Order: sequence, then C-alpha cells, then structure tokens
Amino acid sequence: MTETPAARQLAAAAVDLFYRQGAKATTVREITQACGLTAGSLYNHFVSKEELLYTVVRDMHLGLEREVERAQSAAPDPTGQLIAIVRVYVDQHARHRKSSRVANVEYTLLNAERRAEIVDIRRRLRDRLTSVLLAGQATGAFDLGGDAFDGADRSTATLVATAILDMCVHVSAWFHEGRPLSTAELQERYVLLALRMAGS
Amino acid sequence: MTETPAARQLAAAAVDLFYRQGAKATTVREITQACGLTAGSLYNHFVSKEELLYTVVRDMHLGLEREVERAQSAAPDPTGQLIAIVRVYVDQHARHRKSSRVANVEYTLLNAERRAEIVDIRRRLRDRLTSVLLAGQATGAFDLGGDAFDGADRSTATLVATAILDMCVHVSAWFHEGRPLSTAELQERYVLLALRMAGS
DNA sequence: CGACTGAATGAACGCTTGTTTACCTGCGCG
DNA sequence: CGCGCAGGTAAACAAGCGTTCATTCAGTCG
Repeated sequence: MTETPAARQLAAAAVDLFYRQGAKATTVREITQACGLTAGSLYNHFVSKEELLYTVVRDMHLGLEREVERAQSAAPDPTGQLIAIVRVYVDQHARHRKSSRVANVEYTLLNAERRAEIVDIRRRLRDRLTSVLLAGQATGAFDLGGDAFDGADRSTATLVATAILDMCVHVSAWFHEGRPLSTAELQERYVLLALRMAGS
Repeated sequence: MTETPAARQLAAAAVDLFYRQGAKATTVREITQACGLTAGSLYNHFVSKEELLYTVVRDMHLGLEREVERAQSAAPDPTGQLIAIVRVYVDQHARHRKSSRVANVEYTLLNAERRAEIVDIRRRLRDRLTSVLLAGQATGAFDLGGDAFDGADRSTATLVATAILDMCVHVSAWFHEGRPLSTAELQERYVLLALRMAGS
C-alpha cells in the first residue's frame, strides 16, 4: 500500500517529525501539513497513522538487514565479517540518522503483532553477530573473555554482540556529519573498538 | 513540590507506565488510577504532567551523577576510576531499569529549558569519563588508538567515552535480573569490555 | 465525448486529553 | 471541641485527537 511519490513524501515528513517530537506526540495534521495537504489525505495512502509508523520502522529494519547480509557474505572470515557488520551499522545509523533513530525508539508503540515482527528482525540481526563472534572464538581469532574453560559460551557471545550493536545503534542519537568526524572516520574508529571488544 | 508518600507513589506508577507505553502515550487518568485515585488528585502533588515527568527524569540523572562522583573519588588512578564509573552505570541501569530507561528516552519531550538542564547533566557525566580516559592515556595506562603522534586527542577520548556510556546505558533496555546474568556478573563483563575499549 | 479513477478537500464525528473547579471529608492541634 | 486544611471527589471544560464521509476535481482511456 505504498510506493507512490506522495506516500513517500508523507513518510519522509513523518520521519522528520517523529524524530523531533516522538511518534505519539506528532499529529496527522502536522504530517500532512508538511506536505501541503489536509489531514484526510493521509488516508488515501495509509490505512492509519500506526500503519505509517509501521512502514517507516519496518523499511529501516529490512534495509539494515539486507545491507548486513550483503556485507557479511562478501567477507571471508569472522574478523572480516565483524568489521563488515560494524561498518554497515555505523554507516546506516549515521547516514540515515533520523529514520534509524525513529525505528529504534518508536517500534515499541506498535501493536503486539507488528512489534513482534520487528523484535524478530532485531533478534535475527543480533544472532547473526553472535554467530560471527562464536566462529571467531572457535578459530582463535577472537577471545571473548568468558570463563576460560568453557570454550564456546553462547551467552557471553550474545552479551558482547549486544554491547557492540548498542554502541553502533546509538550513533543515530548524536552523530552529525563532519562534527568533528566524517562517517568514514567514525566507521574506522568503531571498527577498532569492536575488534578490541571481541579480543581480536 | 514533592517528597510526600503520595507524590512518590504517583511518581512510581508513572515510571512504570512511561516505561511500558511511553510518556506521551500515558494519560493522567492511568497514572492516578494505578494509585486508586481520580485524575484531579494528581494536581495536589504536581503542577502538571510535564513536571511529573521532569522530576522523574531529573531525579534519575542527579542520582546517577551523585553515585558516579562518589565512586570515582574513591578510586586512586584512571584505571580504577574507569572501572568504578562503569560499575556504577551498569548497576544503576540494571537495578533501576525502568526509571533509567524513561529518563534516557523521554527527556527529549521536556520543554526547552528543562531539556537543556538535563542535557547539561548528561554532558557533565560524559566529560567526566572523557577526562578519566585522557588522564589514563597521559600516564600510559590507556591507549585510545587515536592518531599516534597526537598525544592527547580529546575528540578521540570523547568518542570512546560516548561508546562506553552508550553501551552501559542500553543495559536498561534489555536487562532482567538473573536472565541469564546477575547484576554483579554483568558489571564485571562490562568492565572488561570498557577496559579493552580504552586499550588498557 | 463520456465514463471511470485516484486523490484532495473541508466539515463533521465521537472520544480522549490535560486541567480546573466547586465541593466534601476526616484528622491533628490549639 | 471545633476549626483549618491537606487531600480527596465528581463533573465540567475547551482543545485536540484520529478517522470518516460526501463531494469535487483533474486526468486517462476506449
């Protein structure tokens, strides 16, 4: 129920307002007014305000997952995959700062079914990094610092994965291009931090 | 305008609801109903709903700052101070999960003046860790991994401080005592991660 | 040309919101 | 003992909310 230019413009205006005020604090009238329309017009393009929020949140999560898959599959070993995943996360959350922030903060306001779908994508993304960390630990490329004699501790790997992703995701809360870092510089610094966290 | 038991009870109910639904999505009637009161009663204890949110957010931030100061001043050197700060952050965000999450997410909804006050506390907290990292780099205890020949790069230290705090703050989004980690175990794991990030 | 369609409109809907008001009540204290 | 008052109530308030609706209008196509 999307894909027309008008729908895209409404979604873009919504992202901007959601980012600045929060989704619940943003009214349908504000969104449509930003596009030079009146309130009722929104319902020619979205069945409800919640569906509009849903498409924004879902598109961002699916886009992120797609980029992560692409980058990871091009990397040869766990170290390269960790680097690739961190680069994609930082890039997405820095370059699409507003939609990323909205997606990460406001998805909790979706109804149970839709929220479950988003939570599932987020779990898949985290599990993907967890597996990379475990693979690297198995080859000796990483040292996750769990209890020494417990070779492949998945809960330790999950914890490190969570910490790495939390750090990357939060970039969307404060980053501004070129103040004082470029996106590329930020990527390289965060790659270094992630490698250190993994004990590389 | 706070400090009576009734005001505290209202604040506690508000934290719980804000945590689950967001502050803007929570109504005055829901908050008072949770305390067995009617809507009007809230105004015997708070001048507005926004002031209630403000006291919740401010109390959490001031409490965190107080604990950080206390822990840091008891530590002898930069390494000990970094460990102390991370322990406090993890402890507070794990043990007071709901109020921490509300404070970190919903402070953006406050009016300009109050938001500026909160942003200031957050900046002070981050600057404190930045200084610890710089001190540790000066003594050779840390290696922050900035450009090698630029001995005391404050922007690099700020970036590492931001990454460490973001990781700790986000604990409030997912932690549940004993699943599978206790607060104490989580503290030690995050201390290890932070030390690695600082190049200790 | 004339029928059809997608999209915008403005008015209205019913409901909920935060807040105010006028009134009531029970407890502590001079 | 009776008075004051902190703290409760129900009811009302205007404003604002998301959403619906009948209608209009501009293109498109056979």
